[in-house]
Amino acid sequence: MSSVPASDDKNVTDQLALRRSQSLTSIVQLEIERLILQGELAPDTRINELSLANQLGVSRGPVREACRTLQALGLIESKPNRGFFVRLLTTKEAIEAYNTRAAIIAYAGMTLAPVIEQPQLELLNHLLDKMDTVVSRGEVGTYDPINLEFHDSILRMAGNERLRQTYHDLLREQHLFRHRGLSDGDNLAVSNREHRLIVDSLASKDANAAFNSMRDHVLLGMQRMLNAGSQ
Amino acid sequence: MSSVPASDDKNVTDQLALRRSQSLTSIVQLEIERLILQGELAPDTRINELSLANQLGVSRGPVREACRTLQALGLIESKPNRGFFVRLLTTKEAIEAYNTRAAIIAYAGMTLAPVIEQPQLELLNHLLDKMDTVVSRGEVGTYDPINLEFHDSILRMAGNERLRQTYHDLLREQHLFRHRGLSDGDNLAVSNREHRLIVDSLASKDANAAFNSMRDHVLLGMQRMLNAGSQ
DNA sequence: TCATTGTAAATTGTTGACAGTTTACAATAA
DNA sequence: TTATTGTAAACTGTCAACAATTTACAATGA
Repeated sequence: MSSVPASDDKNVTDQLALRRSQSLTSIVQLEIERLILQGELAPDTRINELSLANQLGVSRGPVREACRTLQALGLIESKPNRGFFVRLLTTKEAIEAYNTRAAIIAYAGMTLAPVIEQPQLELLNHLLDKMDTVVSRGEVGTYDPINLEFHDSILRMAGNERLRQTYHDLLREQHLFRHRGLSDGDNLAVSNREHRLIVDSLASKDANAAFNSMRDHVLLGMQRMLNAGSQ
Repeated sequence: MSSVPASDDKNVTDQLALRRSQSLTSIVQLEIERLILQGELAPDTRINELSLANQLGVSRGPVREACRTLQALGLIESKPNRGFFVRLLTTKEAIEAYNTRAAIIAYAGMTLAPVIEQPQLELLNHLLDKMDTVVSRGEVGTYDPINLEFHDSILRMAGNERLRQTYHDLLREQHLFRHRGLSDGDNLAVSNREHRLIVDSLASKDANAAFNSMRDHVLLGMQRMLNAGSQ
């Protein structure tokens, strides 16, 4: 026991716990992931191990280990003797990811519908209202986080963490498609109308309707993305 | 151009291509994966980096990189400062994996049913017959590979490689549950009756029936596994 | 006997160095 | 000009060594 006050003691404990869980590799991994998802490392660019290591103040070991993890997650790919490259999703791969994501969340909706409870429906309705508000105010940037929370809430309520993880793995991967981040324009209002259909089907406790509304929402989102990309 | 015969030339080219695609890391990864899936490295055991490296005649670098990949694949987990451990699936996690797998392949069946063609149905029927044969002869060990090919064929026919990959990721992960590998006894005949129901639903081109038969098959397999484990 | 402390061995985390391959580019020839 | 060859620089693949942490275990005391 040290002589410092209890509050500081807890601080030290927390810092140690943090230190233990955060190896250099995991920090580097999160940083590369951030660079990729925020577009600072564009698809198809090579990841220079040495310069990245210097930039982060570490050696190449942790960088390479982090890259292996990100490779398995599908964010980067390894070309032997040539290095790691940020992955670029083809249109075919993007379509496949969308369909797989549709399979996942439609199943979640199907299992959730028969057992959903009133407070859960209220939470979803609350998120719907928030999205309507930001759409009507034209606050485009704030829609996405609420949208994300809406879908994640449904996955949480479905109660299958593995299903939820798979969904997020696919969502992360989809950032690697060219046409991501294009302005959605008026589509946000359309998207939220689909959200209402989803909540309606869940409220009616109709498994098939929930399955269809969730699947259709993802696939219609795919159509919007493909249309935006072809313009 | 070298002066060696063409046949040798091709050999050299192949070897170079092989050499290029097989970094030490990928070889080590496959070897650890084999050790785990064949039960030579049991769940919850620590992976000693140095001894494994010596055993394979490489240094710790490639071993650690391979472990990061396998960690991302969910086969091993990393405890900071304590090393890599073969993952052990809890019953809850196994159930979640089964349900996620059901979601995946049910969706594949649903999309395949309306568009399946006669030669594809014939291939599936051929596999059914082969499984019936080995079951009637009591050749337990040969059932599994055909069973695997049956499901994989359906996923291939569905035409979504990402869906197929996710399915196999989940299947691989399920080897980490305690009660795997218990003798299935008479259940193989039951399993193959379910296979016939699947092919029937596909042949009728009924998307909903295909979805249900595929989902039920995976979930009934889960029940069999849970029952076997509780005995 | 049992719990506690201290020390050595084992093991992981990280680094820097070297070998082999790829890439960039200047020199040469058609 | 364009294609080809040769050379140097840059970079990846791999290894061995050192630092930091954990583990094993003997020594000590209640």
